[in-house]
Amino acid sequence: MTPATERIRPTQGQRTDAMRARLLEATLEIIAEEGWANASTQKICKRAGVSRGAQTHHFPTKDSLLIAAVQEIVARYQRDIDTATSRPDGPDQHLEDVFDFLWGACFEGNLLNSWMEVMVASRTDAVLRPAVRETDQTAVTAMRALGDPYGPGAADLVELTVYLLRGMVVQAGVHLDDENRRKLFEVWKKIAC
Amino acid sequence: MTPATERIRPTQGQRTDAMRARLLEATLEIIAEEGWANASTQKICKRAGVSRGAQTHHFPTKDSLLIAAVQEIVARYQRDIDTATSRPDGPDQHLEDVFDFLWGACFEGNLLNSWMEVMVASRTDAVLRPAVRETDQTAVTAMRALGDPYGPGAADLVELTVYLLRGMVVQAGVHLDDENRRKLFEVWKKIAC
DNA sequence: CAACATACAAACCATCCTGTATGTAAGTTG
DNA sequence: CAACTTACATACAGGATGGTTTGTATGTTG
Repeated sequence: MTPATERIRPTQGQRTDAMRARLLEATLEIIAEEGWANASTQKICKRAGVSRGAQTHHFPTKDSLLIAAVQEIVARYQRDIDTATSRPDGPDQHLEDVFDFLWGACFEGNLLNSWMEVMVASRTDAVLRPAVRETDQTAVTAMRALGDPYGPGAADLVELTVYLLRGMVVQAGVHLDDENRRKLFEVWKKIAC
Repeated sequence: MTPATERIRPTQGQRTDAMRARLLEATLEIIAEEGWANASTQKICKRAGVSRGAQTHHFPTKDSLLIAAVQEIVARYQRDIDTATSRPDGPDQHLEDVFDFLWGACFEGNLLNSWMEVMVASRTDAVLRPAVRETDQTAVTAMRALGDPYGPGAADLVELTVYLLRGMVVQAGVHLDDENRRKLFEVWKKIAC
């Protein structure tokens, strides 16, 4: 029974998936807009249009919700990387293009802002740290792999670029001047490539 | 009157200076150990061995205390820079030495950890942001000046190094492995100098 | 269809946080 | 030395937060 046409209320599994997705989306928005420290479960629930009871049902503790959010951030990042690598924009591109891709992935959207919030917070949060460490590890290795086709040492250059961009994105949260950062990044590309 | 030998209780000015210094010191310790988000005035007072009344007397609002702490962080940083520049370790040193100095100032002590806490927090804190922006601006220009003796373009390289090290120090808060970072920094020095 | 599990809403509670009195002792100054 | 200001302690008020509990409606399953 239970034909799809007659079903008014979705199945339990669908409800769970949808609710978790809504809560995670709201969590990411709050982190991006108000910062990790101000991401209270109450705000998240209000943003998601959900009662606190619903949230505690799917994520019984705040930590569980935030850790899920951490993994979601990196999952989205990974998705960007995957699409970038699968699409061969030309059979013979230059390492410089990888740098430009990293720049783009860094400064469009606010994923990296959220990620820096998470990393800084995890330094003093023993519960968070293991989860962040693990996910960050995989993210960094995935980005290093972007450099592999360009000879030995390229992976190191990519990793350096990642740290540089992380420092820059924190800077961008305080200083609006984007021009200077872009200029500096050009300098960096010139000496690294 | 009031000869110094007979004075049991210090003068008002001395008391104020000492109390402010104690509170700022405690604030920096708490930020370094527990993070900006967990730096409550209550914890700070307990750490300083001071009543909350004393704190509110000298810093009537939490923001005023934290902004004072922000400026203290950069003041200490500046002191490091000044002593480094005033001491000519040799009349003809290399730009590489500047990089090493920055590395040292970055990873010994936890000043930079605290500073990254502040910068990340100020992205979503409208009260904090102006103070952080201003103090960071002066700090960055001071560090750029370290490169000036080494020709045009050196200042840019120094600024790039600053951002790189900032990204690395956040990384260090999550991943303990210091060896990899040091190795990467050597790579960076090699291609930049 | 009946027993059971799941999804969610609403209320409650203990804790912590910041700011604000209020009171007292000690410096400072006319 | 008397008026005044400063330094500080204690206590309280109002708000926010995270976790728990209770109640109900709706799948799901034997």
